[in-house]
Amino acid sequence: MRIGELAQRTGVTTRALRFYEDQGLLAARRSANGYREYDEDDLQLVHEIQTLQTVGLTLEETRPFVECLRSGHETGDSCANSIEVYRRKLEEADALLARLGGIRGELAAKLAAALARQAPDPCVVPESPRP
Amino acid sequence: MRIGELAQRTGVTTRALRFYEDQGLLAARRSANGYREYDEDDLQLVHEIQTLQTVGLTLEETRPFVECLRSGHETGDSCANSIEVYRRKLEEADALLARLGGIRGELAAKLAAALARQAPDPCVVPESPRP
DNA sequence: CCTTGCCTTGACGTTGGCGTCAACGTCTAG
DNA sequence: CTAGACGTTGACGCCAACGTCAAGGCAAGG
Repeated sequence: MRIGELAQRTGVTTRALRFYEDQGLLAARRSANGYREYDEDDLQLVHEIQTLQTVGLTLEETRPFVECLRSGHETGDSCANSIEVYRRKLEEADALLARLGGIRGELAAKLAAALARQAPDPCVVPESPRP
Repeated sequence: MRIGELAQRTGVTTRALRFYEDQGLLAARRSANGYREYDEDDLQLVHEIQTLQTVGLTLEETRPFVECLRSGHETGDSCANSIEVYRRKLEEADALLARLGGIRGELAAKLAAALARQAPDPCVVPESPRP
């Protein structure tokens, strides 16, 4: 199939597909007129890339998975390098979750404090000068 | 004080301070020789920007706080616009936490599945053909 | 006078993942 | 023959928040 069909079947733009090729993730054969020619394996590769992107991997991080698939394995995560990426991303996610949780707490505290100053609690007023 | 001192006292680079000025967040007076001249209010402004950045606000989002301070309020979050930004960021943080939590779960599942395929559970082997 | 250190503006580089032209070749239907 | 749908490469644009030169002005000490 040509690039347009692959794009349609994956939901990835032709621009993205060419970009993947630039990055060495996708290797297209060329037909006589210079058009890129893809097969079902390429379709699977693109699907793999898409799936991994949705779980937060960068394109660069999908490389081990792609290479794993190209080296004949049935799934992209059948290789040690891919597993290692999983581990790293899991750690990253945990770190990010921790940081983000902390930030969320600080934000909530700041909001609460600002609201308290704006409209002080009508029951427990701190110190309002009474003339 | 001049830009170098402000940089030292805040831990922000001079480049960043000039950038803030470009963005209209910081307005420096100029001394006769063209050097930027800052006062203690500017110091507070920069501190406010720093604090807000650490809780995930973009520079653009700190603008209401800066304007609030410049309009005479004691704190940057004494104005409705600032409060509104707090609210938005809190929602963003919650949304991000939810998404990231989901992603983390998917990653963990993928890792577990890959490990299971790599070294299948020695107690509950699925189906290994016995010759 | 010369060096050293601080300051100025201006302009390009960085990171990721493409989007969006531009200018042109190729194939097919009418 | 031509219009239109597809394909090609190349190159710049985008977002955020600066980093990193470059090329030079200003002030003070020795």
